[in-house]
Amino acid sequence: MSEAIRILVADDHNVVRQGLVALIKTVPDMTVVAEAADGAQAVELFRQHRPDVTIMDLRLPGMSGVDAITHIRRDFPSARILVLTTFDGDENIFRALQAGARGYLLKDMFGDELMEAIRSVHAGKTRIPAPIAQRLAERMGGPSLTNRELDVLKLIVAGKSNKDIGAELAISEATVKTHINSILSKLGVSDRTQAATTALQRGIVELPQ
Amino acid sequence: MSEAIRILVADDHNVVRQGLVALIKTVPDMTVVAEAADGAQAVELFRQHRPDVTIMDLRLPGMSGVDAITHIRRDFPSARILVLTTFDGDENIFRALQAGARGYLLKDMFGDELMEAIRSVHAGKTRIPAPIAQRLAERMGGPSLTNRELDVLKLIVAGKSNKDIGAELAISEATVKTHINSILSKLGVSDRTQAATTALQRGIVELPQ
DNA sequence: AAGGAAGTCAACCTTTCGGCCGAGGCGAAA
DNA sequence: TTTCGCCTCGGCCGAAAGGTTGACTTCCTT
Repeated sequence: MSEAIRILVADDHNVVRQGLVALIKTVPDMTVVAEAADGAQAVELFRQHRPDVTIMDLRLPGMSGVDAITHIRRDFPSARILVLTTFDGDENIFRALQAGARGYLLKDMFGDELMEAIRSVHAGKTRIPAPIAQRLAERMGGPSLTNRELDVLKLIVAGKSNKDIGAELAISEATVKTHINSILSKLGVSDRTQAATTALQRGIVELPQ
Repeated sequence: MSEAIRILVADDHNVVRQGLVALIKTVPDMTVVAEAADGAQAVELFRQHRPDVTIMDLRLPGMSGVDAITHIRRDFPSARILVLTTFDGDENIFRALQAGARGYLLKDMFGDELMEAIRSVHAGKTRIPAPIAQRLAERMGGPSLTNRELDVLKLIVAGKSNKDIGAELAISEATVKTHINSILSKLGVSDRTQAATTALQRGIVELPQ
């Protein structure tokens, strides 16, 4: 029999992470070599331990999960990272895979499915459940927002008026309206409130706190 | 030594719930007697097993965690329920404690803190961390929305226009505007988009899916 | 060099929204 | 019974938002 799969677990919810570790401990051929509670720690601990597989939540304080994946994969292109999160917004899925994640799992899956996914990723395969792949496909077709449009969208979600947005971004209100027009048509909605809620649903922006 | 504390765990995220169970298994004087993946199941399993302490997430499919708590406490007023969730919106905290929860913990707490909280609740005490109590106090001061205002607020979050809301609730657009006026002043915001985002932040309404 | 995407701004117009007023009905509580 | 909160509706008004079209600049890619 080969050696145990060495695992790094990154999740900011301590009790969840500890539970995950306890669950993995029940499997003979897997070992948790380190636990991270935020993104920076995940990067540092990966560097120290070079785990075979990294299980990473996307919502991490400080450096986000996506940023952590990017950093790790930049230094260690062969890193095998498995995203385990509750968010299934297409934007989150896209960014995580874009950053180099090898799998994207939701936390409603069962423990044995997780173990199977860990083995798959360890073996060099990718692991993306059909419903997740479906959402990814949907996002592929649609247009993507420009950086400036994202700036405006964030301020819309923050509840700012067009005038406020213009002041904050140092552009005229006319320009703000132009961007909002693009945003509405790209998101397929007809007003700013719909833009805000669908952006939150799709994981394009996050709600503060 | 007294008998082990008998625990029911209700959480729809299977891998998280199983992890939690694995974590509790490492403690000698606690036993998980049942696991529920949704609210109705939690109620049914409580009835069957009468656990000493119930650990419940608030976001459950079908019957919500709050509804499950209400049902359980109606039939078993002495039930000791500990909410373990990620949401710290004041409205969620309020509703859970209103429904009869004895404690409200966030998932970023550590395993040993959870065990201590379980013992506290089992001993008949309540367990509400200071930051949580703080949020609860904030909500206490403010005015609360009426049922009708909640109806309107949900449709605002759904991205409906005043005209659509009127049609859906079978009231005139003028009435809708009256309700929205109340909502804006009660939430302390100045437009519908802010109303939507702050309602989501505070846990007054949920984002579909 | 030419093309396209992105960002900027302006003018115009219609619709919607939000603020502010008043008012009636209805049911529960004092 | 009277009072109060909730729900209902109307009108008026100004402000904000959204639709449309066109134009100019920069930068990147072809």
